[in-house]
Amino acid sequence: MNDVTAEAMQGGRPRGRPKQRSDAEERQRIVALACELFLDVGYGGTTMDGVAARCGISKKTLYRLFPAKTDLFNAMVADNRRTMLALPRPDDDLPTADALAAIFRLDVEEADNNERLAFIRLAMADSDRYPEIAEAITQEGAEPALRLLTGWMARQQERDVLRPFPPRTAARMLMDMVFGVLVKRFPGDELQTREDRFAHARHCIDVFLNGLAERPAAR
Amino acid sequence: MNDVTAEAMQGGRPRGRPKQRSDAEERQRIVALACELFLDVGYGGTTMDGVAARCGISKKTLYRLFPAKTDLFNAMVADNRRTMLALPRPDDDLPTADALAAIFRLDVEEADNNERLAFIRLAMADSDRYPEIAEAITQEGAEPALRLLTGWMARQQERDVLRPFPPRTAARMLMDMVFGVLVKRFPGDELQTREDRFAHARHCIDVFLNGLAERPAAR
DNA sequence: GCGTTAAGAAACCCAAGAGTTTCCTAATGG
DNA sequence: CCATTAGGAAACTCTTGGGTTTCTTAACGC
Repeated sequence: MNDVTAEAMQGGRPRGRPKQRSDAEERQRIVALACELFLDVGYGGTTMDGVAARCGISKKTLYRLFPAKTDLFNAMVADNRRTMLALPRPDDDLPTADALAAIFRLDVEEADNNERLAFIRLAMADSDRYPEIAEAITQEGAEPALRLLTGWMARQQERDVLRPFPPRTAARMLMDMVFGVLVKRFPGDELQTREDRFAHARHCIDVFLNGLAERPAAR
Repeated sequence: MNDVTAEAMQGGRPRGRPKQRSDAEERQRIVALACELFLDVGYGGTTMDGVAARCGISKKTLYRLFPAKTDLFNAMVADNRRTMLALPRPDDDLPTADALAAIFRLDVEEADNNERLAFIRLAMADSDRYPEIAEAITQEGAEPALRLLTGWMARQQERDVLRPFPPRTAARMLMDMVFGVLVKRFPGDELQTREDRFAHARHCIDVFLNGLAERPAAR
């Protein structure tokens, strides 16, 4: 509808029945809905029939805008370049524990957070099975996050806040610990509520920082 | 062939062509080969055609011994009740870091270890997708392992080797950290060699113990 | 040889899911 | 009214994989 105006400006509307929404708009809408599906049931569990039904459109229209399922997925990844970790403010002089909590975004809203976690879960679960996807999702999500955290580690060591330790190793450790519990949901797992998981995450940060703390005569 | 003798003892061999191997034997052989496949390509990636081909038998025979794919899988899980973690000797007075290295079995042979890790990887990757499997594998593998480690944590705290800390939380932390890197293989991951991964695991144990160490006036 | 059982090869059935096509019904400009 | 484009509904193709069946051949006891 809105593109009618745009079209009109550049030499009259084309013949025939106008599109209900512009392609760009419709793509956005589809990606958003498909995203929910992907995050909910994974790549393999998401069917194009399901996406079409969810969007209230026919497969024909869907395939016109996204010729293949992978295109849809890639569009979602590109769209969803929200970071797993938050960039720390360069001038941050928070206590280290709070700084890490901020980096891991232990403060975001429930809805936002669920989406982010579902994304991470998807990355962990499906990257083995669909190698086509693995690269995109790993390179867009995990690797930048790891680099971000590695940089932070190195900086804290330079400031003598943390004892010397291979920073990338440390970053990986912490990510495995925190995301391990933020993401997994085993059948009979405790740590069901958001509060449980965040408490666990803070425990992880606590032990981690304590284990890496600069001390006069440690161990 | 070997069961000919057994059969003969209990009232003569049955009519017709004898089986090439006894059912029990053949089942064992199939489970062993199927295991490699499951561990290699996952539950979803393993096809019954593939199993039959690998075993050099026909699907008919395969289905006579295992009426469904899940039966085959369950047989493998039951057969494979090898523990993810090693039971610590109750009188262990190793240094704590070595004790943990032993519990995580950072000393086992390469072949054994690959199998164990493949099993853990399978558990982590497929338990979301195939709920039928999730329970078996989680209940047989992850939960006992977590309990084992939790018990060890509690004991070290009683002995004042570790500072007071929710033991199950601590156990989970450490498992996520260690298995996270032992198990994952991302496309562009470093930590490719066994040595790299074990070095990382020891680093994890180091930081973890340091973070939980009993200290006169910690923090 | 004959009845009987084992077992392979290969065709087959069935369901699911990606992707395509056909047919029909809007909506619009001319 | 008519050409033209959008788009839904649904049938269709094709592939994959779990599971079944048919046909044939091999191996035994009698």
